This record gives sequence, C-alpha cells and structure tokens, in this order.
Amino acid sequence: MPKRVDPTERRTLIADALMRVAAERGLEAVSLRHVAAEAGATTGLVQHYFGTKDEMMLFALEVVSGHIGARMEAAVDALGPAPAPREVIRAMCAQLLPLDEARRADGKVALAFFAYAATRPHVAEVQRRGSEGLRDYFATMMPEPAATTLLALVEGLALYLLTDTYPAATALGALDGYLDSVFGRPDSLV
Amino acid sequence: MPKRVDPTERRTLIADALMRVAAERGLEAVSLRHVAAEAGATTGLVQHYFGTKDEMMLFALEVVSGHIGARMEAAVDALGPAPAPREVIRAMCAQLLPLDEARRADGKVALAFFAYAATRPHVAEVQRRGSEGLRDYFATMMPEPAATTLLALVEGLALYLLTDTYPAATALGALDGYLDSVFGRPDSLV
DNA sequence: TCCGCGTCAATACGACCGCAATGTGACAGC
DNA sequence: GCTGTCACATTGCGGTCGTATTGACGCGGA
Repeated sequence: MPKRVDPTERRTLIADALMRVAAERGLEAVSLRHVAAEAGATTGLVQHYFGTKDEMMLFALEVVSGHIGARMEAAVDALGPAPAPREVIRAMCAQLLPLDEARRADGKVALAFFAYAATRPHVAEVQRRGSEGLRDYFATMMPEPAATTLLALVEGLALYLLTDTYPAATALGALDGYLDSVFGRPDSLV
Repeated sequence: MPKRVDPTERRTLIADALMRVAAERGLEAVSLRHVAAEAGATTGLVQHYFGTKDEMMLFALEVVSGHIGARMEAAVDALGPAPAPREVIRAMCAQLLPLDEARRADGKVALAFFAYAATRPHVAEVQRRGSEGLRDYFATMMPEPAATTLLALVEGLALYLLTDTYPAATALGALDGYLDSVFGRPDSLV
C-alpha cells in the first residue's frame, strides 16, 4: 500500500482542532475551513476523513466523551486502592465540572453539543446513552433517585460555572453538601 | 406623523418568529432571512427594527426571560393567598422545567442561548444577572446554600428533560425530593 | 519499471449569509 | 395639495458556507 498513515490518528487530530475552534469561538464557528485552518490542513483533507460535516461533528462528540471518561478514570485511580463510594462519586463528578481550563474547554464544547442536539435527535441519542450509563453506574453506589438528582445537580453546576455565575468553591460546596445529605456528614457537626 | 405603528409590538413579533426558528431548527439556523420569512415579513423590516443581528438576538433573550418571568408570576398567583414558601419555590422551579410544549420551546431557546453566551461575555452577563436574581429571591425563603443547589439542580433537570434523558415524573420527583430534604417531608414517612 | 491506489491540495460551484443602499407608498402638517 | 418623513420592500454586494471535482504526488506490488 502507498503512503501509510494512521487514519484514526488523523481523525482525532482534526477533531481536536474542531474542539479548539468550538471552545474559542462557539460551535457555530465550526466550519470545514476553520477546522482545517486550525489543524493546519486543507478542507480537502478534512473532507477526505469526514465525508460530511455531520460525520465530523459526531466524531468530535465521541472525542469529548472520551476525554471526560479518561479524566474520570484517572481521577478514580488517583484515589488509591479500595476508595469509599462517596469519594469515587465525588471524584467522578468533579471531572464533569469545568474547574480548570482543559475541563472548561471541554465543557464549552459539551454545552454547545447539548444545544446542537436539541434539534438533532440522533445526536441527542448519543448524549442520552452517556448520561444514562453514568447514572446507572452511580446507582450501584447510592440510591437510584439520589443518583438521578446528583447527575442533574452536577450538570447544572457545570452550566453555572461555565457562565461564571457561581465560583468554583460554591459549586464544590453544593456538590459536597448534596453528598453529605446522601452519605451522611463525614464526622463534623450534626 | 405618517403611518403609526407600535414599534415594540413589531419587535416582539419579530423576536417571536426568531424563537420559533430557534426552537425548531436551532439557533444557528437563525438568520435575518429565516426570521423574516417566519414572521411573514422581509429582511428589510427586520433590519428596520434591529440594526444588527446581535441586537435582535439580545432582544430575543430578553423576551425569553420575560416569558419565564411571566409564567412564574402566574404560577405563584395561582397558588392563592399566602402560600407556603415551599409551594412558591416549587411552582417557580416548575416553570423552569420544559414540562409542556411551550416551556419546551423556550427551554430549547434558552439552552441555545447558554451555548451562544459561552463565547460572548456580554450575553453571559445578562443571563448571569437573571440567575443571581432568582437565587437571591429563593434565598429569602430558604438557606442560601440550598437556594444555590436548588437552582443548579433545576437547571440540570431542565437539560435532561430537554434531551429526553429523564421523563417528567423523574424530574419532578427529584425536585420534590430535594425540597423535602430542605423543608422536611410534608407528613409521611421519616 | 511502472501501474494503481491512498493521500492530499486546489479550485469551482451554488447557496446562503449580514448588511447597506435605494426605491416606494402612506400619511401628517403646512 | 405639496412635501417631508416614517414604514417597509427590493435589490445587490462581498463574503463564507458545505460539497464536489480534479489532479498531483508518493509508494507498494506486478
């Protein structure tokens, strides 16, 4: 075969460029040309790997999900062996919150995709599955209704962090407060 | 003066058309032409009342806020005289959730504006003020940290309702569950 | 050796965009 | 009844969009 190249690597490279554009200028600024320019390529290259724009968007959505999943895994691993369920859940939730620039960029893209999905059912389906998977996993460590509430709370906190409505400390306080109400306060008052 | 018309009425008419387009086809489908067509007018008319597209978008954002505010007021009024704080809060929160088609349409537009605002600080400022006002109002009827958490929870529930991740009953259950934990369960068990 | 395919650039095309300039009809005041 | 001005329609410009087409280049297999 001629000129070997790793296609998935290329695709990921393009998707990364897409996310940079989306995080900086919004999802509506994502065009074949802008993404190609950001990736240092031509529109032809982008089109070679993604036949249509929709394909590209869908792949980017999967990449964002992958980022979040990887961060969650790393955060849980960092807890050491046999961590308490509460700590696992807390660590995972914290990865959903835009608490540093990397997570903030992903958060912006994820938010943009939520809006994008609001009028595109097949995209919404992808997100829905992701959320349900997380909720079900949480439900193995806490009552199912609490897992449902927790996930919505975290999503809302992420939204308010993204718009700078709440500072980070407030959001984390709200998260810990809710975890307290589910698992009981660690040891202090009440 | 020649041919009198009510300018704010026209502006609202155009903004309504904008929101119909945004709810059905997403905010990125909002263009002068589409909005004008939806309003049964010409682009010239739209331009006459909104010099630039940004102006139009900002006005539409205010209209959405107005819708929500009006619904909240009506819902609280419907509670009768001297309602309990918990019922006031519940009624207001319910108006933030997309539980019928009208609120769902507004919710879609509001979500789109969140994403829109993520890369436009001056738009985010408008939303931020709205959320803070609501939070502060809630805080007059419940502990301030709880008001913060509640607002984020409701926003998250709205997001999940919009993507059909949660059914309405689940979302309302989560809302009531949280209100229980703040105000105490009305009378039943525990 | 050279053919064919994977890879990528360049360019063209038609649609649509925001915006501005210009045209037109209706009405109020003189 | 002429005229100025407001309300709106029409048209066109410059630009960007997504997509399709075309062709050049590099290299493994015959």
